[in-house]
Amino acid sequence: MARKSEEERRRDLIAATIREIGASGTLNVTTSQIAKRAGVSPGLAFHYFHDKDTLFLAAMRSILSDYKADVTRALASAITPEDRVNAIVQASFGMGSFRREAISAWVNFYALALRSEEARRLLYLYQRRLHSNLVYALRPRIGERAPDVARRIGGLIDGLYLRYALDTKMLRPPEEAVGAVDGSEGAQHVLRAIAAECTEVHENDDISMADADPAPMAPLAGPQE
Amino acid sequence: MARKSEEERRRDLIAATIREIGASGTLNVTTSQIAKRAGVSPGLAFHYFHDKDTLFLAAMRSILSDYKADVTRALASAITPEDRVNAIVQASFGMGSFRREAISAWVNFYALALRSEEARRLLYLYQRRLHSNLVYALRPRIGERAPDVARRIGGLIDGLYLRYALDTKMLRPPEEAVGAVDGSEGAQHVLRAIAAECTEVHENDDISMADADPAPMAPLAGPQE
DNA sequence: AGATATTGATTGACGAGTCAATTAATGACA
DNA sequence: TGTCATTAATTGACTCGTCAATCAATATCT
Repeated sequence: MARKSEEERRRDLIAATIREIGASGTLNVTTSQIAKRAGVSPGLAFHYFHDKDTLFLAAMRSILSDYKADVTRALASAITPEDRVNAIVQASFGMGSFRREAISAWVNFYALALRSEEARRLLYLYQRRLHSNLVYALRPRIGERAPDVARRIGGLIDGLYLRYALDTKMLRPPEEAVGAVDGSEGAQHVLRAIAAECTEVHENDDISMADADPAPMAPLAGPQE
Repeated sequence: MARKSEEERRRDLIAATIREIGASGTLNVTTSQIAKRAGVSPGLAFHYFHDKDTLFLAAMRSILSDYKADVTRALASAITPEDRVNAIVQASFGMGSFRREAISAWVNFYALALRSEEARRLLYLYQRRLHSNLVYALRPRIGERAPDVARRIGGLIDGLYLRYALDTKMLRPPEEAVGAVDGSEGAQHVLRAIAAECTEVHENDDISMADADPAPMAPLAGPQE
């Protein structure tokens, strides 16, 4: 029981990690940099997180959790199903997700997923939650087609997010004009795609293989992870 | 002069780089590893490419060029506009793009774009070409809405590619059952999204800001880069 | 005092990039 | 055809810096 609580230290170190990843655009950040940014000595990072990968995964969970909080907040004031769709899309392209830190973290965590089973699991978790939220919001409008459509909309969100996030907005490391950087155009596109999917005449059935929606999650009720 | 032509050596080194990136899932590959894989000494990599980033960018150009070749090949036998759409989608989700090497390269190059202006430029070039091809193939069906719709379809292709590419197919480093790994389901989804967009009743105009399609490229006729 | 958090110097390994030495090709000349 | 000088490719040992992880010492709590 010294200066700060364990929880607080962990938070500080995770925040510092994310900020370093944001500043460098890479996972090539040293524990010294992170520790310095967190205002502690290098050794402490290894005391709380056994090694660097563990720290990265904790940072990833934090980013995912931030995103989840954004979505939850946006959904809280949603009434109609259409509101819900809007909320999800707005959160995905909102200021929270377009901070340089967040962008850098997301992109690098995609890369991390190539070599880390756990990172892949976390990414999958995010996708499932997004899918589940979309299905829930879309079903009133399009019924059984919802899972199939949600799959595309989820993909579209990820793809457009990447595009707008890398659109030379990150060029400037200084946080000048943070407000200028957002993804509202991306959000508009997603909403239009949804409109198109919902208007469609629907002739064939859905595409997805057997388990398109094997074990539907309660929307936003999963463990904090 | 000596053993192999410059061009051949560069090709070997680039190929080795991509294979190493594929094997490790990271850009954290050493020049020694690359050189060994290419069957040359470590020093030679620096003779042909001034530093490691230059080598990475060359590898990225190679990946982009492979993809372009896939698209070109697929387009060659396309007759109707619909054929053309199909060709683009099939190439994007074909075996070429779903080799472990290619997946690892793409994902890591997205991350590279965060810190390398040139990588961002190359990525942008790819997006422009894709967009241009899509517009050309879609215009006969939907006229002036094509650029707007193409933007979404382009994003959807990227997003679904990412999802299917990271879908724990990469789990197994050995190339067992290469045939089992492809993105045909992703392709189906994209085609369905296009169908939906083309069916739509179209009430409002497009979203994109002013220069949605500022300087249309001749489809696939750009410089080799 | 005892327990726990925290430090920071240290270690051991590794890696990017350099460079002087070596090797192989080319062609000039007899 | 054979020798040799020239040019260019190729090598691999080396430098210099860096970094993940450790650990004995210290500071701060109850």
